[in-house]
Amino acid sequence: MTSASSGPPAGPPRLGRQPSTSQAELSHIALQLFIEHGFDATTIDDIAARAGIGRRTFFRYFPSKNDLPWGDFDSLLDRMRDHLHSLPAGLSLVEALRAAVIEFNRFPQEEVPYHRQRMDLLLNVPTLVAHSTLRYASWRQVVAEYAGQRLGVPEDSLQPQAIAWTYLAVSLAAYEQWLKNDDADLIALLDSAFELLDTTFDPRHDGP
Amino acid sequence: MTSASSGPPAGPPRLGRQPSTSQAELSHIALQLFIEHGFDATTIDDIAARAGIGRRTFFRYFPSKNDLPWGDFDSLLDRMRDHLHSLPAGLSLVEALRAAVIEFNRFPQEEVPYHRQRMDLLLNVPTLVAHSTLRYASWRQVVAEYAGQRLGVPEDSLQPQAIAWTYLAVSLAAYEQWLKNDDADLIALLDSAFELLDTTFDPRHDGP
DNA sequence: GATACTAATGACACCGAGTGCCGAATGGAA
DNA sequence: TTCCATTCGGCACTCGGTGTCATTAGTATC
Repeated sequence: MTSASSGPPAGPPRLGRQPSTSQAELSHIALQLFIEHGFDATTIDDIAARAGIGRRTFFRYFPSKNDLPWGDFDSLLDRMRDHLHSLPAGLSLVEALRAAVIEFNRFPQEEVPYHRQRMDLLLNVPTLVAHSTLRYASWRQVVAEYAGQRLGVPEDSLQPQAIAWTYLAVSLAAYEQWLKNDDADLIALLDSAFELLDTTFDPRHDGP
Repeated sequence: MTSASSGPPAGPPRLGRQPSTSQAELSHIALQLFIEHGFDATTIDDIAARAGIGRRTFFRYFPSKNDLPWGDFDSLLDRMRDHLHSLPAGLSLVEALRAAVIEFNRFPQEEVPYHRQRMDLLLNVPTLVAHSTLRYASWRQVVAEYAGQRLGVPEDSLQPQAIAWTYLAVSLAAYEQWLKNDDADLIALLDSAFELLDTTFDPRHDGP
């Protein structure tokens, strides 16, 4: 629904009328409006008008207003899935996941401010906070798949699911800190969050 | 909004017109309808009609349709907060949290089927899955408060937040398993989920 | 018992998100 | 030019949620 990395697939030479806009463009326009006037104060009509399309047409590009800030998330997921499976077999499961999750959240310097604004919306606007849960589910699915495979157990059993949930949890905790501090480094925060996971639940470490 | 354990406060003798229903009653009626016809197929009008109140009146008892299955969650949170602070100081932080979370999810035998149906909706109906995130935030807040206190750091700093997120994550993983299996024991599942947390992130344990 | 006050109710109108339907517009292919 | 595929956009509708306000049902006061 949100996937398909752009660029013509070069297969069938394109039939029928051309689309008058794109997911990426709408997402971009909407993000601007959200930042300018707030998420709730921005209506679909506003976005459609700004994009020069009809309201009805908007819903052919995005299934809901809530999906706008996510843009094309599915292709990011594909990248993470690939990355996971390309990791050296020498890594333990937790090492592999840690590496992949950190890699997943690495963005080119110039995209960082953009990414920050998106995440600011996603983690602070209640409607979006709620809706994002559904996207996180796909993310967890990728992690659980890999964990299940590595552990040799069904991906929907307790351990892979718990692991997937936990990595999501830790990532979100790191993101929250990142957003609270203008010049914080996301990667460093993720790293120390994963570190905490080890020390906090290390049975040798018995207090406080 | 959803708090206040029932029973007349016995203070001022009650003034003005009597409420014609209650949160608990509406929640109960709604749950029945949700199970019978599905969440999405049940409209507010259906619920209001069944309860014999006007549509407008419904929204004076619940802020949204999504809040119906939660009933009075805030008073449960109060209980957990109290329970946490009444735990013996000898327990380590992780031990205390583990105990409190498990206690939080212990229900009287006769309420279990009811609780199961509620959780089934909350974890399977997309709208509710999304909305529930907002309730989980309050739950995490309780955990983070306690953790921050125990660790002597601000409750909104990385470690308490990561811990709160993690306990939520593990609990949800256990709940998912519980719902998948008609005769599973929630407490046992929670317990082994927490166990997994220890073993998975135990630095001594280096594979697979 | 009449009156004043308080609080809950419910009707009405309104908004915005999202959907089904269908004819019109726009492109490539034959 | 004709045919066909695909997108567009208008219209009407449903549903969740909110603001407003008169009405109803109680309690307290005189």
